[in-house]
Amino acid sequence: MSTRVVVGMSGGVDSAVAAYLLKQQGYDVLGVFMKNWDDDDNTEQCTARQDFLDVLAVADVLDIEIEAVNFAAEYKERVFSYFLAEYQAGRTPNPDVLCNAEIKFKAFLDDAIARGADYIATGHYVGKGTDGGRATLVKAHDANKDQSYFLYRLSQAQVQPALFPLAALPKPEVREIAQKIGLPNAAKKDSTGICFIGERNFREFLERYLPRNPGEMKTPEGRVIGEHQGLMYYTLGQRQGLGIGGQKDGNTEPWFVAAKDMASNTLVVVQGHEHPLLQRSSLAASQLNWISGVAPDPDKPYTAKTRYRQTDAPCRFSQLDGETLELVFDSPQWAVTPGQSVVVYDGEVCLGGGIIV
RNA sequence: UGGGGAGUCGCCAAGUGGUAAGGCAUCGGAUUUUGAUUCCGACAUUCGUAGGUUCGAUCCCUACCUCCCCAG
Repeated sequence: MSTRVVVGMSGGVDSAVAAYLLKQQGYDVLGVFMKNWDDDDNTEQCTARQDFLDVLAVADVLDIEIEAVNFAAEYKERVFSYFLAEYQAGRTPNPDVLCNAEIKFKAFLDDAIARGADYIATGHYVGKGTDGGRATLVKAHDANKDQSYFLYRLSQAQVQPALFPLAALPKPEVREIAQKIGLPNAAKKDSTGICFIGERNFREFLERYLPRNPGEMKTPEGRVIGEHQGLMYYTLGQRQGLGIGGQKDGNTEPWFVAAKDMASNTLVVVQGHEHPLLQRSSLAASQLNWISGVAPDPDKPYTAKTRYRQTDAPCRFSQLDGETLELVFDSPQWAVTPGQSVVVYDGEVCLGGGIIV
């Protein structure tokens, strides 16, 4: 009886190659396609059908079985409702972080175990290690693609049964493998946008769920400089969509969102990418999660990211307990945004993190 | 109503007789499993309107329209 692995297959190259590698390693591989978003069925926005066809085509080449599951109800209840509530409150949530913790490594994991899986696997660019009997999450070998940021909310129970076959592979090599073994999706474009919802005009999408609520755009000095359509449609550091043209003072720099005043429904905008109000050298976060199950040593230096694809910034804890943390960065960080996640690293190891308040 | 000044892309703004800079905004693309940022590209056959001078005008002249300032 060989070891059974259930692989989450998206229709993309990454999960396809992950499944291939596992099969090569002798595992009994079952591919499962997840469909977690039904709102756009029958519209041109819906790529799920094509993705499923791609999964079937890949499975044909790899000679593996495929099952399809639908966690749309769970997604709405555990991820999307939070997503909307956060935006409504003026914050900028990261739904994919929650999606991993609640869907891919919970609903999907439970389902896989019910199917007799010993492990689950995904096409994430991230690695696994061990530390004194505990599973650790480490950065992918391909630093450019490392996705540990999105997985910082996982627990031991979620990391332990997970396999990440792409940990040591650079993305170009993954495509080469796909090409070499004749996978039909070898050249398929990387997907972006919210996981399962896809790429779309974000403002229009939000408007379907959160009605407009216009108000004033002001400079920090209080000068009204424009009108916004609703604070939830903007995020800190945002430049596009403000519609602020040239000013008579001769300053030609672009404008950025620096703050939101929910009480007065005012969007505070500043001019110039280097404006001091866009820089912060400290932050606080709550809803903490530590992958090892134990909080890190608050006296040691670490690095942290306040958003995906940012280079790790050296920092120190100024405060840390079970509920909240406070970090001080060696140098100021740009557009630190409430609702986004701060993820803490000890070298290559992703320790966990929390949600910026 | 007199006197003065100004009208160049959605917004700022160069050009001032030789055939329309630049920035912001906007749009498109690249990057990206959040949202941003960033990068690349596109973007006035036309210079308030109508005449005139000139080989040729956004730039000179005239009239008109509009706006601003100072006088009332």
